[in-house]
Amino acid sequence: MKKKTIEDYVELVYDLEKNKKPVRTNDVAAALDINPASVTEFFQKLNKEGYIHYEKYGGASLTKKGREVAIKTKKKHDALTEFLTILGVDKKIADEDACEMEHILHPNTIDIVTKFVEIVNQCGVTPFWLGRLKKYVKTGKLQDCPSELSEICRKYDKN
Amino acid sequence: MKKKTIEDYVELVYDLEKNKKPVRTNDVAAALDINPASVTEFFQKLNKEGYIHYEKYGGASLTKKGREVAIKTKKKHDALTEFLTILGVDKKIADEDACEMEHILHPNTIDIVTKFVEIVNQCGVTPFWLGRLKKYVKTGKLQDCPSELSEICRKYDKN
DNA sequence: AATAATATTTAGGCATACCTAAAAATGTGA
DNA sequence: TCACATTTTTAGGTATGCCTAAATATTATT
Repeated sequence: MKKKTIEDYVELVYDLEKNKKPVRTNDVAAALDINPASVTEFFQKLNKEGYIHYEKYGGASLTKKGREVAIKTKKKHDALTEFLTILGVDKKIADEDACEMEHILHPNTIDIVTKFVEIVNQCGVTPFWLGRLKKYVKTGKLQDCPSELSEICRKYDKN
Repeated sequence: MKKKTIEDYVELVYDLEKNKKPVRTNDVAAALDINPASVTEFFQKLNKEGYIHYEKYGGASLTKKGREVAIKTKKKHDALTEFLTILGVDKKIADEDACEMEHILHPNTIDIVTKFVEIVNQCGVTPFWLGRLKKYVKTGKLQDCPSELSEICRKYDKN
């Protein structure tokens, strides 16, 4: 990951708070793989903007606003990760890509992706086209479309 | 769009070259909605790094390297836009989101998305689950999964 | 409680992509 | 061709997220 956003920090503080409160600059620095001094700076900013409570040498804890942002971001992140995973992206890559996407995608897009995941999960079976996709990705060869597929699609489109 | 990347510039130059060569700073500035002075700076950088030929007051034209990057980026962009459009994202939003995603997604993810689009297009009909997704997005209500769906999925998974 | 080890912050810098205002080059029309 | 308009570049500045080194506060050891 390159430059970290407010959402990145807040999300991480949210996670770390579960272990130990308040959250220390050093722990955040280690998790984000950046210098502790940079975390201090960012904490000052987050504090000023009302995402965390922070005092010199006192560590950080989320405000209500911060917690809301963290939870919202986390939901986006999880939905995106699951979405990519369903498509067959490796867990690790899915997680990294999700971490970038969560900051940039339009809310409408997030909404659709979230609902896509829900629908696939609701059915509880791998959608048939996914088998085809995975085979294509794996072999590089695209098989012919089953002839009866059109009928099935048409039928379920009416649903 | 916030900060523009090398890929953004190169892709745009590629498009503008079709109308008129060489591509002028002013035209790029207008297209990216930034100050012409900023384009000059970036052109200098692109030139130094071998993406464009550029001389003071002479405009820009893509090098081989630049053209390759442009084409590759454009392909990614188009696949992502189509992907989101298939899912039901508005054309304009899909395009904007694609423009961000094209820079950050892992090649594997891009590959899968591209193949997803291909598969859906190959069949030539809207996959049945898409109807369900669109209805869900529109109404906010998730309908029950058709009981015979499991069987269909299982059957086509074997494909 | 004093000292040593560790954690944290401050101070000063760097790179990047942007900006504005002013200077310089280019193009154009009488 | 030459004065004026337009385009482009330069110079100088801003904000952001990062860095290192040094200073300072906290914590742990004895």
